[in-house]
Amino acid sequence: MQYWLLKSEPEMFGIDDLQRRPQQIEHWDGVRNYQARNFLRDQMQVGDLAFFYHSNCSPPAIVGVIRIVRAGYPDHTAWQLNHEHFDGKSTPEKPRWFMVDVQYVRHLQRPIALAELKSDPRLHDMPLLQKGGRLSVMPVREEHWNHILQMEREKNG
DNA sequence: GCCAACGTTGGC
DNA sequence: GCCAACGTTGGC
Repeated sequence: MQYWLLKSEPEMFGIDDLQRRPQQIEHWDGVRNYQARNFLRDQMQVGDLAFFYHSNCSPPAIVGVIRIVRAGYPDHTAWQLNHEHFDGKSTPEKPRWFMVDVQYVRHLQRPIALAELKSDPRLHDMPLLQKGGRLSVMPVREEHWNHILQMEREKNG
């Protein structure tokens, strides 16, 4: 069982959108970075949990918990000609990009903003907070996961 | 293989 | 809107 952090821009697809999907399940498509692809394709397992992170918004924050309900499989949006994530180098015969299916679990009781994560010394070595931590899919160590859930409970508002 | 140009991410 | 920090592309 591993933990993850998945980024999405809430204006494109936020946690509320996931909550409204049928069975609260959606495929996590559009990842077009090889390192992130490798995590999706090779490491994510059904039952893994992930933080849903809202990026490119104000404030950027962890807003909820989601669960992996289908392991990596080819991202078919890559070969849909008019799709915004189209990539001609990926084909059904030789898929280049992969995705997983995720299911809504819950919102955090309060969003935990990037600034708060940065201010906590116990989280300093999270990949999210490193220079150049732009990956949209990254692993979260168990102690970081637990500590963030602890932060959720400690303050209110 | 090198590296300059270019495109993207994403915080601020 | 700005721009730092990437990653990718393609000429050589």
